[in-house]
Amino acid sequence: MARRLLGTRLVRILDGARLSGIISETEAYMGGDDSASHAFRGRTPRNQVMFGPPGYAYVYFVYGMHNMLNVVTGEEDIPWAVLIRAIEPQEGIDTIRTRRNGRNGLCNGPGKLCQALGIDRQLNGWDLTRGQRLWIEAGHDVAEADIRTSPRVGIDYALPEHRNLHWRFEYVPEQSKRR
DNA sequence: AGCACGATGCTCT
DNA sequence: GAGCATCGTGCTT
Repeated sequence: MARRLLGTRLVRILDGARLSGIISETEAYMGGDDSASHAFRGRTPRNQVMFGPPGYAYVYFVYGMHNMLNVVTGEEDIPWAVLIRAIEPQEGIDTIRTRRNGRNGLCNGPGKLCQALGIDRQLNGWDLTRGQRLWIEAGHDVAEADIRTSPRVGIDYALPEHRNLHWRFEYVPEQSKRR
């Protein structure tokens, strides 16, 4: 699912305006089998949405200032999720620029895109399949050759066997042609 | 271009 | 009380 979400369009309605971008970077988190996952040690108040059905948003707050958006992908009781790490802004770019307040990069980081689109914990548990407020829709096809994989970011606390899994996926168009 | 660090608040032990 | 699925600034190369 982390691969398949690349190229799809993340849409947010904020103050009646449509903001969107093409998902360009994701990470997979595999629940109880993955010590990098918030769900590794079982259900807690924070991570309970991940244990619910797929298609819902798991939004949490870290570092005292950043919200992170995940898509729950596992069936009920299987707490798999995909972290949305970056989007390529498409619609509402002026609003996004204003919301980012001139800082570096518009949506090239999980905290940045949440700030840009006004995504916070109020959307934790939001149904992403209903086409309201926040959802994901078809975008464009992504060739396998244009996907780069690498280790996940910021999970030094995970067990060694999970730390170096290439579960980060980036859509890098034209990568195949550059070499 | 690449570190180091502080900000800042919540979550879980 | 420790540490966090980060970002921006400010400094060094």
